[in-house]
Amino acid sequence: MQLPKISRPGTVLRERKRAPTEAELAEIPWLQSLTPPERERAVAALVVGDAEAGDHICRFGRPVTYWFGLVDGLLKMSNDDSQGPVITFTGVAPGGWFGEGTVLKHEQYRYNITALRKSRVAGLPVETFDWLLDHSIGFNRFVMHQLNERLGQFIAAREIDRLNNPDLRVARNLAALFHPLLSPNVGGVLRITQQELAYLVGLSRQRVNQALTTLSAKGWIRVDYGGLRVLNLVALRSGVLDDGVP
DNA sequence: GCATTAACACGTA
DNA sequence: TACGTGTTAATGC
Repeated sequence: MQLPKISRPGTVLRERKRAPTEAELAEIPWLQSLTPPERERAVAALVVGDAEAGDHICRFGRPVTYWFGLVDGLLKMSNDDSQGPVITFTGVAPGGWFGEGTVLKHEQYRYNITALRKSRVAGLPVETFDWLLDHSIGFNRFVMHQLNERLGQFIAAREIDRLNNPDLRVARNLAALFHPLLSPNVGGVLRITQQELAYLVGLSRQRVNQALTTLSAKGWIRVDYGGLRVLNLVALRSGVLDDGVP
């Protein structure tokens, strides 16, 4: 399987950061949990960067500088590929924030985050993250919920890894991508090409196309040009497919 | 048997 | 035009 080319060696926020616009701030869910003075401090520190497909948002082993969020686009979180093949752990959809575990411990990033398509990424500097953690109850509540949900996500991921049915793997990965709390802005429609989904799930594009046809026939999703619509999130998350045994 | 790569025609932005 | 989709054929585990 071919992976997206890495177009630049550095990271997006290090090289091309700028101040966020009002429209971009509106896409950051936890800002609404802050008091006006807390929000003011957060907004002043927030930065935004534009990433092309294949660009790195953060790199394995680098010291932590930001807590990251996705404003627009699609990201994937994967392992360090220097010792073996790339393993994608999860996708990040717009509105999702990640890396809080690393930021909390002031350690090095333990994953690579790369853009699967042209994306806009927001970053909150570690110092501001720490300050909000010390001063804002609303922020603490958001981070706590985030951690709790991610714990559930990883438990579910172990189950998905053990599925040998490709159709179900696609279904469960789609459900994870649509997670309402970690990705609150996704809504019912997801703009993702079948090639991108293939990278995410770890299957070929052709097999993903076949899986989408199956899921579509079950009425769980509807396939559109350049994207798809989730019709039955519950079924994607926990539904079963009969194996066609007569 | 099943998934993968390669290759193709076709439709859409 | 460039890209995404849907399909088929050949190949490998």
